[in-house]
Amino acid sequence: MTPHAYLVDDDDAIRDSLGWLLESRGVPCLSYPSAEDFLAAWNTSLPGCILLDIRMDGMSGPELFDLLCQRGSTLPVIFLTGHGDVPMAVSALKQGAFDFVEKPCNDNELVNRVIEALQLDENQRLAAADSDSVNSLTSRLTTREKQVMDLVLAGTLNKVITDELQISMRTVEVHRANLFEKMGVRTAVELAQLLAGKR
Amino acid sequence: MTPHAYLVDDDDAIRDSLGWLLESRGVPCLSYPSAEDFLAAWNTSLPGCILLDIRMDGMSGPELFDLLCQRGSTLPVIFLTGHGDVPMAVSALKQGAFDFVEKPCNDNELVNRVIEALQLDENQRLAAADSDSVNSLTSRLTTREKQVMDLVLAGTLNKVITDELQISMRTVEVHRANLFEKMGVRTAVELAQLLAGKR
DNA sequence: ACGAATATTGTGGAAATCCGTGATGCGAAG
DNA sequence: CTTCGCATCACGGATTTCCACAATATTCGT
Repeated sequence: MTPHAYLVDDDDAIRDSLGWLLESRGVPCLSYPSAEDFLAAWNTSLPGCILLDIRMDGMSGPELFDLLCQRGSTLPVIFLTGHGDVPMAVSALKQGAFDFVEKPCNDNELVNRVIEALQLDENQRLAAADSDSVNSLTSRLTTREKQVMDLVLAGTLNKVITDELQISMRTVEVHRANLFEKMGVRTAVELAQLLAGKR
Repeated sequence: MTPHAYLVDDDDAIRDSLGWLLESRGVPCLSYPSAEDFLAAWNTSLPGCILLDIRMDGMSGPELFDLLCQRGSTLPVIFLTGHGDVPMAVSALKQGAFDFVEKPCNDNELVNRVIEALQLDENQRLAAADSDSVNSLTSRLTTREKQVMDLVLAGTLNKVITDELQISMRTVEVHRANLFEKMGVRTAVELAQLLAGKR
């Protein structure tokens, strides 16, 4: 799936005009006439960003935003509104909305915001992919290997690990070598770098 | 210096009432009748948070905020305004303001925000102190030691470092031991953990 | 010019790690 | 019941790291 701008607005005219504007600038769009419609089509792997109207029949923009956040969405959200007030904008941004713009707005700026949002989403997905790849590596470790890894990561000498886990030197070495193999590293330092920050 | 809420507002009545409110809740306050006054008193090590009016004679709240950011301030800023509009709030928050509230506002909520902001500042300062202590350690390393450290951190074996830096095995060992000593670690893994994320 | 800090190297030994080969016991899956 | 993955361990040797003792060269500031 290529990244899209997802337009969620119950006003046909707005969806059409925004869609045309964005498409004309090379940003693929998909339109949804209600929060419910978008929610039905949504899943965590959908890349892109959302242009979300505040006032809509049925579920409101902020309600959809909350729901998506709860369900683990990281999709950047640009709120669009004709009747926004300051507390609403503040609360949306503090909850992590990407932007909050009042209609009518400058077309150029809006497109720029959308492009920034798409860029942000891509970066987030790349970072998440890194993190996932690390997790998928660690998930292949056996219990013992994880225990040994933790101690190795703490800078513990093998001889101490021996005492700690009550197993022989050789066994520690075997686990160590196996987990290095599985994690795709050659030294303990590389392992530490690989897991720096994560976990 | 203990953390304070710094009230920057050109309205005497507001400063007094806010000051009284916060002091009564155990939050120490200092008042400044203008952005310029605060700026004159400010330095990076001032802990706390700022309650900043938007409209003031002379330098405006946002102008002061920009200036402080430029000068490396990390002080959380809570904007206060009687005449805020949405774009102003959005721009302030996107630039990193902690909050943006309209006057008049709920006293309890405001105090809570101030306390959150103070907490944030403290956390930021603790994190910065960690980072500083690491930097002060690395700054004591000689050029050679830093070079060796970089290679050690890359998981390079001493024998390879020998080739890389065109120096003997023994010299590498000496530098390695010296930098471990200076960094206060016993193993390469500990060093990697210490510098995890930083630098 | 002199001393301090830094960079460099050697010898030689102790300690720790790395690794191949081979083997046993156990529990889960087939 | 048999196979397979996992954990366990031993022997023995290669490699690497760690360290004390000792020494020379370079640079830099007083």
